[in-house]
Amino acid sequence: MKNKISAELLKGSLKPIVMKLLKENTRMYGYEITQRVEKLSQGKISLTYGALYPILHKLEADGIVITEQENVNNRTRVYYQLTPKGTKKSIEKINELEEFVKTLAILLKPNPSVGLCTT
Amino acid sequence: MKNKISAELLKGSLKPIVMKLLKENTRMYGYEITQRVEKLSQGKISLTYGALYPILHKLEADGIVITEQENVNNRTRVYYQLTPKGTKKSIEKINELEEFVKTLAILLKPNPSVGLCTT
DNA sequence: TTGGCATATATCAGTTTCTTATATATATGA
DNA sequence: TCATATATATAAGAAACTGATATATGCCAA
Repeated sequence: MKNKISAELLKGSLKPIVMKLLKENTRMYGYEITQRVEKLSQGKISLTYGALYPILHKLEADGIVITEQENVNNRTRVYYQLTPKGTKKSIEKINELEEFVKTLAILLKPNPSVGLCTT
Repeated sequence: MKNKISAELLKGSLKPIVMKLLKENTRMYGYEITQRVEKLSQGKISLTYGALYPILHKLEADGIVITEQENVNNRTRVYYQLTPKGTKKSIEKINELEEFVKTLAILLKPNPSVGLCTT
């Protein structure tokens, strides 16, 4: 019951997922984010470091997040936090992901009818 | 209300969507598939030909589908149909996509609790 | 005391999957 | 005659990952 979701499927969803977590938690560090995704998805999504850090660095370069370095137990820890601009972008990305989920749900219905009105 | 879902998000989902349609309709041709996806998704998903035909050719090469060419109004039409092996694969892919949708839905909940039991 | 696991960040070669443009060809309606 | 719909196809390039590798500390167990 812990079948991992394949990499192809995940491609493109990881960034919005990271932004969602940052929006809910105000301040998180990289390692924490991977652990959270692992737990929330019940082991079905593995956010690898090779995927995560480039995402975080890109978000910083784009002014979506700002960072704060702290030293905890002699280990460097980099906290990420959304900027006001980042919060706005986050909301957009999350809305888009929600639309995506809804649309997939329609397509996955047993016998999707063409032109069915859902309102 | 017709905001297209971005390409990044779609990446990886298109193949399972095609397999789902083939499973529900026994026999479809390429052009028909793009039109169906467009309608079912209410314009939110555009399955381009540059994406579709490589997918269909790959499915054929992998023994997931067999093809039949027909001539309709002097235009060649290539019908695609799942093989028994393809039907099995289809069911797997669709299940995986369903898992994916469910998992994303959990992650998108307003304040996802860690370790929440969903059974 | 030594080896392994958890913690913590980081980079990079290679793969896959798409987009966008291009090509070809017929039928139909304005 | 010209645009649009129908129908299939390929290819260069971009983007987002995986999986490997690197570095370093703290802690626990054999």
